[in-house]
Amino acid sequence: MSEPSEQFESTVKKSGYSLTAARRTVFAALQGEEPLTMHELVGRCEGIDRASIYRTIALFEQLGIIQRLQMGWKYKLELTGGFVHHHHHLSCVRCGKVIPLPEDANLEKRLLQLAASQNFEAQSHQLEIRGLCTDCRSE
Amino acid sequence: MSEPSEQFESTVKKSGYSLTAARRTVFAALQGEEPLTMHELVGRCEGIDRASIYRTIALFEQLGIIQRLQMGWKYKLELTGGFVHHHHHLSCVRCGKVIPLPEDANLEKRLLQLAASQNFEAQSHQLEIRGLCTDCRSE
DNA sequence: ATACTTGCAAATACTTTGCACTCCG
DNA sequence: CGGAGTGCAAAGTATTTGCAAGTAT
Repeated sequence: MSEPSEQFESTVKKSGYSLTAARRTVFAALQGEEPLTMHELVGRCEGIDRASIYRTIALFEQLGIIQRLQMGWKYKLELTGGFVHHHHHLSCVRCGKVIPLPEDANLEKRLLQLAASQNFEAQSHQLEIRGLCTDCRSE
Repeated sequence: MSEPSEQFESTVKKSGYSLTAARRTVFAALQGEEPLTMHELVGRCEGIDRASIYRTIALFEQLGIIQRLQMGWKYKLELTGGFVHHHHHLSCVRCGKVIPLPEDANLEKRLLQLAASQNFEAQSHQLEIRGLCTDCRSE
């Protein structure tokens, strides 16, 4: 049960939903390292209707299988948990560049504590720091 | 120069943009305590075209006057900096509730350090922890 | 003056819905 | 089989753009 796909299947079933071709396809499309925009995801799910992808995304997010990352004004989708390693980013308000931050275990721990202190069960989180990147600062 | 509106005016001018009725109106509309959705903002800017509001929002965000807050799937807009006090939140993926987190000075400091370590000039940031709230956990 | 801004209207992009048909369990 | 899930097409929303007219400095 350590295979990503098995974990995925059991998560879906356990929640009472069926395993369908569309859901498997969307899951597979998200396997890559990079978070995808909705547009890219649709492109990688040939034969599956946009509407179904939206519905699937909504379900996956509810089940904690994927999460939305805010990248400036837009969002991207990526798998959560054991599937990808998690990180945060800096996003330049001027040129739109997105710079990943090195992982910081202390920070992560602190966030979990904060959530727990409110009796909240954290599934995922995201941090975005906006400002000016090196290039844009010097202009 | 401590008046919010004066700070606003000097920020806009200093950057080489003109002070127009539309920009003043949008700024004024954001004065309340609550972050606004685009829809609400448009509603409070009677007489100003939606397109201009979008353009103004883009400019204000660039200038660091406002910031977008992600509230689950949607976003809201609020003034940054000295105008409002800043906080983070927990957002329930099931019922959509949003719970504010108590401010944590250490956390804030850490974030600034992280940005600085990448030679990035942080203007604002936002943290969202997603998961299940107390009520939804027990169901 | 004149370069920056806006309003308007229309084009795009993004997301959601209703419904009949199909597939999973 | 029977309900959950999908494709299709169309309706909604949200956001962006081109351009002529208006305005701040």
